[in-house]
Amino acid sequence: MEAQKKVVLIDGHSILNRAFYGVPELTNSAGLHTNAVYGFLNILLKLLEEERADYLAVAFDLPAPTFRHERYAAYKGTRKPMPEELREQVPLLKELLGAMHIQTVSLEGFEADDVIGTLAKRCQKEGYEVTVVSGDRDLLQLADRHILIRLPKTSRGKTEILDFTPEAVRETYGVTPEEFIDVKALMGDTSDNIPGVPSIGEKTATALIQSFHSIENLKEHLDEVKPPRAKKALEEHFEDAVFSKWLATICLDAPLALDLSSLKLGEIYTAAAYEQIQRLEFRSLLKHFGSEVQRENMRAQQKPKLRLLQSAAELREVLRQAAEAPEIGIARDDLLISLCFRAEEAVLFYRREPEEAEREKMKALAGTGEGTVLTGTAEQDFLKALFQQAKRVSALSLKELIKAVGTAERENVDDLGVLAYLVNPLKESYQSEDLARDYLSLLLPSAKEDAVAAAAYAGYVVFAARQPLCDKVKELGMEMLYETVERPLIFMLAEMEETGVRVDAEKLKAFSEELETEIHRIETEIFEETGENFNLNSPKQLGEILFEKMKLPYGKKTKSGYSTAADILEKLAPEYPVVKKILRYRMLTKLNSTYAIGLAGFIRADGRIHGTFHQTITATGRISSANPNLQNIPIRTEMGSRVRAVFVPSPGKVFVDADYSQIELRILAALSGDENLIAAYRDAVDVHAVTASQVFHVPLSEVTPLQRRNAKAVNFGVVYGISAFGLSEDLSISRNEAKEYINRYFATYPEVKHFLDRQIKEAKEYGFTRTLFGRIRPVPELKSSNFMQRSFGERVAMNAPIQGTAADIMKIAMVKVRRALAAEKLDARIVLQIHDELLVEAAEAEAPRVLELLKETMRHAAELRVLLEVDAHIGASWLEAH
DNA sequence: CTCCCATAG
DNA sequence: TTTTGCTATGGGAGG
Repeated sequence: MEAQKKVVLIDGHSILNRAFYGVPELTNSAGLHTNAVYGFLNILLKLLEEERADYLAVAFDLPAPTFRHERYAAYKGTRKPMPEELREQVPLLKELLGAMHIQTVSLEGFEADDVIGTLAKRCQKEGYEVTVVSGDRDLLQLADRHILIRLPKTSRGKTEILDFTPEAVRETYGVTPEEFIDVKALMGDTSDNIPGVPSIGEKTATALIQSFHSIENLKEHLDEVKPPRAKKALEEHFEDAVFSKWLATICLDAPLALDLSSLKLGEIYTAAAYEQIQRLEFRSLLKHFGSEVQRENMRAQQKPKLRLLQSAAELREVLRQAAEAPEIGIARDDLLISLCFRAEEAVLFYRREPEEAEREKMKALAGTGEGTVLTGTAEQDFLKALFQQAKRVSALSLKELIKAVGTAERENVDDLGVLAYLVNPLKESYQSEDLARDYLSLLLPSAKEDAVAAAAYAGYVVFAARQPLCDKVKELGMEMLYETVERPLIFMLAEMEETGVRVDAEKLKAFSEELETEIHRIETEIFEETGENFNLNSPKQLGEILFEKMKLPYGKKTKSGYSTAADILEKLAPEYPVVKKILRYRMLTKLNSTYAIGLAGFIRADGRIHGTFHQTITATGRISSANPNLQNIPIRTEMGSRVRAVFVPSPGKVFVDADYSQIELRILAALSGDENLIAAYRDAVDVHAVTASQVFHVPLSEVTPLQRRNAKAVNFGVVYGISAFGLSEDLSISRNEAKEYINRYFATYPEVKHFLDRQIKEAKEYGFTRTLFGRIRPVPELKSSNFMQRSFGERVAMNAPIQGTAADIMKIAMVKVRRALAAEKLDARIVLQIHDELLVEAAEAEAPRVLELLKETMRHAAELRVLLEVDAHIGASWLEAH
């Protein structure tokens, strides 16, 4: 017997809706909202995988006044308009479906579920196996023999699908699919604008239909209806039930002129679809499509041959050729080095003996041959020679190569990750497959999918993408920023990482033990006072104990319970001593786990911590630090600052610490050109006090501490993109008072207001903000019609030029400091950068000169209308020097 | 893997 | 009318 043909019918609008609300905000770099299309496509692909459908259709509503629901909604005035972010995605989806050769069906005056009901019944009659997919439980009434209803659920990022056969409907709702309509008619459904009968809910409705099976029969036997309340409601509102049933009933015989054969599935993973996915920037889904499209696309893009080197002689020849080429590309991971100096081929050699699986994969990629392995100093020598002889080198993670090879600062190198970061700092990663996709229109396997292939092609990508990337950077006006700041900085960071910072392991151990004793003591006290032993680290358990068992007044609630955040607990602390102890417990455990124990694990054999400083992570241009994060070492509490005491210089050396004083506010003054604010900084000892004096119109000597505190909060607020609400929270004042402060501030410094407004306006116009040195930051949120998103975008637009300019200046300073130290042959190295602070380890005898040099270099890293001020100190630990 | 909470500038 | 200041990294709990 021939296998039964399978038809899949998808309720387009309901799935799109489900996806829209289930998938978090998502936009492509053009600012187009894409989350609903993304969610829809995920569900669709999952279905295609599971169903092996022969026919497939996606049904959409067609706006017409005869809509059952529309008419009722218009009458009631309740139908919510489709949000703009969703509306703009409907054509995107339809276009994509078209490209995938998937038929969309709609019929004027009918809703999608009518079309689906009609088609489902028709297919059932013709002996097909039908699957209906919807986000709307109303469709359950269609469940039948050979009609399966599937309801996808998007929870926690994963889509699960609930299947409903008629039996499953009965099990879940206690009624048959046909009776399901009648239950709905009685209980109503607010989300679907079905009114139902007042005071009849799910329980009563189900019970009634279980006894009477339909509302028509119910009417016949009204006098038998049990709960008097329900009986009364039905007597008075039976019309509602009839009307609701009409609304809820799906039409099964819509006049749909459609040949089933037109729904036949053809080629889904087409090149056109691939292009659309690319435009929508669905990276993960691209791979889904890639499997089909990949080979074809790669051929079109002339992916290079891969040549696995077999001998030292071959290697020498490659070196000779590389030296002659105008430029070379190089990429290195733990297994492979991939080199490229002409677009036709990438040459490879192993950095370690490959595992069997890796060897097999390589065979498939590059053909036969065992391949040669170059490890340790042999590899290093090769790379050294390569760097020495090549005319120009492009690389990914150039910093790692610099560290491996020991290259001095030079100009004929490029880091493609850094270039791509300048073009768009919001990207999640700048791996070779990302660059291939974005700059070569070439889809390559990711490191995650196929590590060997990704590493093998990486050299080619680096070689081929350099020109397009450099062009793009130039076009965006960041050539200078790259050449004078970012590229030299790579060498600076390499040196900083290699130098590391010394940490006294014994002192750290002693500190940890002290913390543990104190933690244990305070824990016991808390358990005594709460009368319960529980996991203090669990916000969930803590919330229950505090706010349920002990009935403390709670402030905020989070998704999973009561908020126990510090700002909430601090409000309770004065009145409840146990809360104070909990806060102290939190502080101590944080210090112990993250810093005392955490840092100890990073100390290497040389007694130093060599963290990683990332250059392509932050949206604004700042550097970030990881493994460990050395940019958030405690300082604000006394106990916490003791962590800084374990950061110490080597014997014979001292620390010189230098930090910019209020650099962001000074930048705000300089960029806005506000004469009043500039004057405030010109010779101010205490800027916040001067601000207070100007804002509140009082002599400087009469500024009260409260006025100063308020002025300081407004100063910071302005830098972050202030809102009256935020400031009122910060200062515990009313929103109107906060508004008043802000107004006074802007009245005092009108050019600041103009400057901030201009940042938003220009960001809206160009799609990005720009720092003084040309660094851009896209702000796609400004296009959102969601108030919260858009407000966020506005704050970002105000903050990014300021924070970003500060980051630029610090980077310039770092590059200059390094060169100046070298020029004077000083025995001193930068060991840490903490955004506006540099920590330098210097020979004790040279420390005064180093301090002078640091101060001068940092102060003159940029010449602004406001002088940059730098505080610097010498000390025997970081704590002392700061 | 996500949430909550902590740390820093 | 809506929301409720920016930028990061990391530990621990819990699903």
